[in-house]
Amino acid sequence: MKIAAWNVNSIRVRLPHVLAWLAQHQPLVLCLQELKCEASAFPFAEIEAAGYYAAVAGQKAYNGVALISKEPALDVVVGIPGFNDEQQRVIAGTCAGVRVISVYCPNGESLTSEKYAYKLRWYAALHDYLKAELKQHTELLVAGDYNIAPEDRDVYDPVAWKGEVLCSDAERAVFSQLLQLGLVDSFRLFAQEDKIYSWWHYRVNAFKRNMGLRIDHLLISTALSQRCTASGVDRAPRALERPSDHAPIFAEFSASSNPNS
DNA sequence: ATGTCTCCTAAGAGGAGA
Repeated sequence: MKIAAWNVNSIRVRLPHVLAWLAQHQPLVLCLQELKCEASAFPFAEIEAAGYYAAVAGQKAYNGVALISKEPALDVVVGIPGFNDEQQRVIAGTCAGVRVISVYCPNGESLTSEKYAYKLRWYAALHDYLKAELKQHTELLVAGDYNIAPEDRDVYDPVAWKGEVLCSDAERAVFSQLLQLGLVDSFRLFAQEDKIYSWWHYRVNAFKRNMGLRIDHLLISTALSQRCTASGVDRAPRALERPSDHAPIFAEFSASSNPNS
């Protein structure tokens, strides 16, 4: 069973890519970010025709997250409970006994921006939310665009990016605090090639030159990590015509020992 | 290297966000 995440930078523009990817990879769940549309404009019919259900938290023009799943997501929760935010960045649901949360973390813009202060506040709220979720759900998966490159090896040019937004010490610290809750970066559970990234700028031929950052992550609880068998980034959709600037990331899991969980 | 893409408003380009 495969679970994946993808910042599609507009679901309406990227729908053909998403449908092709679902058909090829048949994930149990695909966590989407940056829908850039209201739920009323979400392509439910096309997703359902592909054999999938959709739980959507949308808004006009910006942000927006969804859970695309082979079985209906149960106990769907939108947003971070207790954290008032007009921006639709979080949706949670349960599939096959796994609590799955799709997250689109704030970008931050620059270290001096008000958006950066919001990013750190938002991360503090996410931290407390995930702490509570881990107490309730043995098997938890939190996947999406974190807008943080956790280590220098996740950056094509760590010298140029040192201290910049997405790579700053404060951002890396809050990401590390998520791991300290008992979450594991599924990408690092297995040997990976060097210079694997998940996002490349649209400009300057960044993808062809592999000038990228690994800012999309699929974090899993330690219990879930026990049955994680593979993980990675699928670069193929980034090479298509009219691509998202992000590539899908994924992890694979062996069958649950407790099918009723 | 102010480089690209997507959205919006509002009626043609320009701004926001990434």
